[in-house]
Amino acid sequence: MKISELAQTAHIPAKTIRYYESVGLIKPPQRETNGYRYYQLRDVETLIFIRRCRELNIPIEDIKQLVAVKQNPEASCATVDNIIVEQLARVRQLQQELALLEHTLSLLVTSCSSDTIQDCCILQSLQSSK
Amino acid sequence: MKISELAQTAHIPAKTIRYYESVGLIKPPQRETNGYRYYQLRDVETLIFIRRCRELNIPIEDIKQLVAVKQNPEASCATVDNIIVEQLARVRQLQQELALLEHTLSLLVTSCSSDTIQDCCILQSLQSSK
DNA sequence: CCTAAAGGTTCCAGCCACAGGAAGGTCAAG
DNA sequence: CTTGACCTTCCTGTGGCTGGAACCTTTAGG
Repeated sequence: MKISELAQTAHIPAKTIRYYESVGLIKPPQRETNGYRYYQLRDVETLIFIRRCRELNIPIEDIKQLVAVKQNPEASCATVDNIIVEQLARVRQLQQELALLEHTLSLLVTSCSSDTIQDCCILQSLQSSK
Repeated sequence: MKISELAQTAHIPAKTIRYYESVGLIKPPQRETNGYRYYQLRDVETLIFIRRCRELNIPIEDIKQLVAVKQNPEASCATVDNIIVEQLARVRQLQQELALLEHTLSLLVTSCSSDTIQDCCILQSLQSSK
């Protein structure tokens, strides 16, 4: 199949598929004499897998490892576990930071009932707070 | 004062201060014959304000507006309100997305008790889930 | 007076994961 | 034969910095 069919099936833009090839996340596919990329059925699987990983915000470098380790049924799960655990840690870290932001911002939003900049509590807080 | 003193006082790297100047967030300061930047006391205030905004993840383009509007005591608070409200909305949006990620990832982490890739529930989930 | 260190300057490149667009080749339908 | 859809490569931009090279200026010490 050609790239746009793969793109539609795996729900990944063709542009992104070429990008994944350029950074070594997927292998360069077969090419015909016209220079077009032609893909196999199992490439759909791989790309869906990659998409799922990206939806979990797993970095491309980590996905490379996952894809590689997936080829080797005898290998240990440790790599996979580590990557997921680390990703979870990153997400939770970000959640904590965002909770702080949310708190501060919502305080700001409710703090000010002024109409002019002169008495704007928001700006005053941003100037001096913390 | 020279840039490194400003940097220390405002807790912003000198490199970042130059960057802020290059993107038009702060005005180019006075220069002496040696080419060095020399800053005023009020530049400290401005940079602290900017740092607070960045700590709230407010985009630089929005901070430009905040800094501009701050010069004009008679102006309406509407711009400020909008920017903060929008920022809060972005943060909450991100929080929702992260909550989903966190949920999925924590399920993945606890799902697998296998030792080898062959039976790894994590990889199987990533292959077929959703 | 010379030197070395510390600090200043500009400019270029890289990060991450793409997206947009230009310029040009290929292919199937009418 | 033309049109339009698809394919190709290559370059640029995104946001907010950060690192580093190459070079100039200032300051302190021997």
